[in-house]
Amino acid sequence: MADRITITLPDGTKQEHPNGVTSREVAEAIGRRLAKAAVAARFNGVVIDLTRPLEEDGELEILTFADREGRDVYRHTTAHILAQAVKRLFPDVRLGIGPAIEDGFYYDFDVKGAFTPEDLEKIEEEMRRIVSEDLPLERLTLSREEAIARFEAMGEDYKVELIKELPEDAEISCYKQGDFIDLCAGPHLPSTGRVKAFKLLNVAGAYWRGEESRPMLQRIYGTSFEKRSELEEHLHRIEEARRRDHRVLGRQLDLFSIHEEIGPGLVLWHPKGARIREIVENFWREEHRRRGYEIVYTPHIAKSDLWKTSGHWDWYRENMYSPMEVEGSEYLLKPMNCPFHILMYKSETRSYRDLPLRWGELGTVYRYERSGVLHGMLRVRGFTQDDAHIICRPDQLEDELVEVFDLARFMMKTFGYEDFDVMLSVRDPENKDKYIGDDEGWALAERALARALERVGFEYRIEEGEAKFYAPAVDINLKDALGRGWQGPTIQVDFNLPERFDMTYIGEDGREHRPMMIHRTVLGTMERFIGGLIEHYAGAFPTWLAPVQVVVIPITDRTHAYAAEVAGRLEEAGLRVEVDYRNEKMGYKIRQAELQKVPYMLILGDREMEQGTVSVRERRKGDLGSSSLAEFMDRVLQEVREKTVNV
RNA sequence: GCUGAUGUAGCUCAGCGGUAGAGCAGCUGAUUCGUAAUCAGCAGGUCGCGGGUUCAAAUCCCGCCAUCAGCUCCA
Repeated sequence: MADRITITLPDGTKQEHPNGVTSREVAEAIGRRLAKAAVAARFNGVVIDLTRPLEEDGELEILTFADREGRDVYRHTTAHILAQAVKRLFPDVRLGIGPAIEDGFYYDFDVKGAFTPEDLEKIEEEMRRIVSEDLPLERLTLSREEAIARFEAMGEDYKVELIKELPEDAEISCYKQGDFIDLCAGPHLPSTGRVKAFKLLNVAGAYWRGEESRPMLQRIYGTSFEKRSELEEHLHRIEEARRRDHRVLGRQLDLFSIHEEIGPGLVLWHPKGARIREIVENFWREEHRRRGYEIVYTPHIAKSDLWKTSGHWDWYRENMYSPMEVEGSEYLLKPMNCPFHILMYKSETRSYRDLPLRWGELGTVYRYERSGVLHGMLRVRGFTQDDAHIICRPDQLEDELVEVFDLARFMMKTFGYEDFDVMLSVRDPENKDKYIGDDEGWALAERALARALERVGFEYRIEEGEAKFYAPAVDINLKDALGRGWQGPTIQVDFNLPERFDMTYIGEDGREHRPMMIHRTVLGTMERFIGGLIEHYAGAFPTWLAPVQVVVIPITDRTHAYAAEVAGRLEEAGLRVEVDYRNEKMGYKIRQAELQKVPYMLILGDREMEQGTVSVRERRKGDLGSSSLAEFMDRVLQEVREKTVNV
């Protein structure tokens, strides 16, 4: 074994150190500030404890809270502190798992009953005590037998289960802090005192290992940060998300409602919500026409045999409503639109010259969703997809996909979603029987999607096992104004339904050929999309979408007639206007219009009436001074025309 | 569907064994006002639904329904 080893730092500089040096010592050699900020290290690609001795040459990167991995280590240690605190206060609980997640961490506990908010406060207090005790975290490795014996003795059945599933020859590591020991791959912070700011957020049930058949554990969620101020900021963001809740805004802005009397997951679109939807739908239709689509309509129910042919009856039944009987035949409410479009295709003999056919439909479908998953407008049981099916020849497939991705990008940009993640969902290679169709078809479809994605320049991730039962898919995840992800466009390449329905076209050679089919939505559904828009814009819709674009506010009833005249001119120009004739003070009317998040207010008093002007107030910005009506109209009409988004 | 919590006026919430309360919204009247709430009066509830305990239930118990936070699932 060499006495000295060579450490290469990220900037390429090399340092000599004694064999067995720790990354903490290397960090100290680099600088005090780095040593203080260090939470873990990456050595030859593996994230390790700062206290692990380095015993070979290698590349070393010191990780801090600013790094994703560093943050995870920091929060993972916080999760251990949580578990230790819970064990001190409730010795009978058994531990599940406790990883770091996106914005924090959680730990699962098997406990009689549940934790109350008061319990959480007590646990937090105990956690603070553990932090102030500044207990060092020690890594120990055990043999499989030792580990099983040890955790069995502690009654930690779940941990024993985990150990037994580790590979036979795996080195089993545990971390010990004071009286607490936990099975854990690590790495961890050097001591509990390093955790500065944390908060427990909520408790919820979670199945052991995410399986419904396993026991339900109590999961405590929390988060932690290096600085108090960062924690405050994070809590503020959570508050902001609450403020944007589309269910709350939907009520305040009178956009939609859901009623127990009607049924869960069934949405009523009030006039203002419907107006937004109408604008979105009209824009959608126009854009589709421009891009060579035809719009079609299909019924809401169809005989069950159709759904047997399509495969839905066998593969999708748990999402479908029970059959209804009509004149001796069974009918089913449609969960998708595709079979209708297919029969439309089959209504005549098609030539290769006819393809591609692009048929779009704002199709309302019904799917049974388990009661616990329903959520405002975002997860409902009856919804309208902006669906379309492109039927094309195999040689047209890739170009058509490129067009679809381009349309999807255009739509997202128009609505102000600048950022998005793209996933290519393919079959689970382990579970091919969950899908219909043969290997060759799947490979072809998956390849076409990947090639088209590369052509439009989308970076994407491959997700195994996320494909639909009939086709691989590209799913696009939108990032909203708060950086949260939303289900956006989905595009699927399908060779199965053409087969099942025996779709054909006559080729140049005079023989029958099988077309390919693309299923796609670019908005998703009207419910989810507009629910998402409400949160993205925090209810303050851009002018082109706002249900009311201008509120005219006469100051006294002397100016009512002038207000009516101004409103009339705006309406003639196609703007959506309301006049607040109520017998209230101007300040009250302004407040109401601000709360309704109307983009513009026109304040009309004696002065404006005499000069024939309007006094303009912009939402959230305040008084813009007076101008001529024509000037104001130009400004607003331009915003509408250009679909200006100011998030 | 599962775990936990919640369900009182249109909305937000108080009341938690003795026969239902506030603010906002609504209605009526007064006020005619210059950039985020004028004043006064009136009206509004089989306390989610069904059963039970009790002299007495919004309040305690049981069942159901719905909502919320998650889990699982998804457009």
